[in-house]
Amino acid sequence: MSFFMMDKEFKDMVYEGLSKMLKAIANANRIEVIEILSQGEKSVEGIVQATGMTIANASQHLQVLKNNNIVKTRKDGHFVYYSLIGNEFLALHQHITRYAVNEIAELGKMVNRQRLVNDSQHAVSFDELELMIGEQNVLLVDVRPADEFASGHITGALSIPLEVLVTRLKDLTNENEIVAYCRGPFCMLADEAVKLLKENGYKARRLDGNYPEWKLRQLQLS
Amino acid sequence: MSFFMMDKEFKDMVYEGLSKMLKAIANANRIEVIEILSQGEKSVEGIVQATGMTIANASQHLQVLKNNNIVKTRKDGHFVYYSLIGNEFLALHQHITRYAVNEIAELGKMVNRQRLVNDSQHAVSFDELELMIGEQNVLLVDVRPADEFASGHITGALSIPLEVLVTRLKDLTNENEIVAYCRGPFCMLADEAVKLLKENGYKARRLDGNYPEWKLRQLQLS
DNA sequence: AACATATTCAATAAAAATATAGAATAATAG
DNA sequence: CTATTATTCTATATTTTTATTGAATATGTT
Repeated sequence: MSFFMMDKEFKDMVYEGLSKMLKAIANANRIEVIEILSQGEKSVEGIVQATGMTIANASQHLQVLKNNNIVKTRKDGHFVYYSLIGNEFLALHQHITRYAVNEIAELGKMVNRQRLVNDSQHAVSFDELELMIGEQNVLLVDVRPADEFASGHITGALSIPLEVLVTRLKDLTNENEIVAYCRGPFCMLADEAVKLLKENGYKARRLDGNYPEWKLRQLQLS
Repeated sequence: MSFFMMDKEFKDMVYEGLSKMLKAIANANRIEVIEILSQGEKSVEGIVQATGMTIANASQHLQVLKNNNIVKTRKDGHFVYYSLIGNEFLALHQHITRYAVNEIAELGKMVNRQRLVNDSQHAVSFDELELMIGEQNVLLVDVRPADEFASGHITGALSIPLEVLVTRLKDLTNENEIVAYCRGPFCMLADEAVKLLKENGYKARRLDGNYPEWKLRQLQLS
């Protein structure tokens, strides 16, 4: 007995706690919500629109995330706004998705196949981007919806949501290379944008990274 | 239709894949197995002994981990030996546990309370340890069971499993400070050892880290 | 070849997670 | 104060996960 017994009980409690936290993020709907919230805060209504879930179901999943300290809420008038609890969690989430894409063959293949279809294999790294910005021969385009751009974006980027890109083509110059970026590692908006741009004679590449990564990187730098 | 539809389906598939992987590690029994395997490979029998699970249940959980590319197997005679699939996963697992202890109040409190009980708050960092080793005024003790020591340990450490520490006290000199280490962040063996040593008039502290972390650190250095 | 041992498989019962629909709550506007 | 709107809560049916039991498989021993 004495301390071995206690140790056993303690360990069980700790493992229960850990698995409880992991269960909270081990659900496709909730992962989608987390991806959305990694762009910035959103109301329940906003999440429902972005995901297509029923409102009660979305609310229920948000409660699970809240009870497990993954998201926090802010109330304003009729609306309750949800956001990720902090950057520590965002960093963990990024690690999980990076691991999944790199190490789980099934998932990596899926993402690569999609990227091949979109014809934008040769992505630009953050370091390259900074060089290109220094030489001023790049046009950085944020192709996410306007509200996501509004709640945070890479400095110097131009907001052209994918839906309106076709109609805005005439405003773009042919001289500089265009670099498009969007959301998390599974977001294909930038790839679609690159495809469209290339078809119209522009020089375009995807950014190998996304807004949440950029945000974390800036925090680490400053 | 066109690409927005496809995007939606693609995303759903990716989120399903991610949640499938997370479900595999979102279970207290399987987390315990992962913790054990982060020390080195073990047979099914060995895992059963370490956890107290029934053999069929352990086997079933191991299948789940195997089907999700978290562990791999090696067959030798009657026995099937399980081990973690690679260091990428180990690093992710460490990130998850570190996050949980630091960011989930409930879990952090639990671990700290236990550490307080064990009277070994002032842990030695890896950097401190390297300094102390350089000055040769430290005795590094691995208090895990002998077989775990055998399958890998910090260079220069002495193996004294906690169970036999009382009987080996007479062999230890009083001159140097003793630093004890054990397994993952939830392992309290080192804390128990420090408590016991202090009660017997030795100068002793716990290492703020453990064998799996050391292994990863060495891999990153070399 | 017959047997013993370690592990996995298959079937089942129990427990937990999920989605849905409708009621309840809380905040605001008129 | 009442009506409206956004969100959460409650109850329920469905699906998924888990533990247990005993049978099946595979490997090595005599």
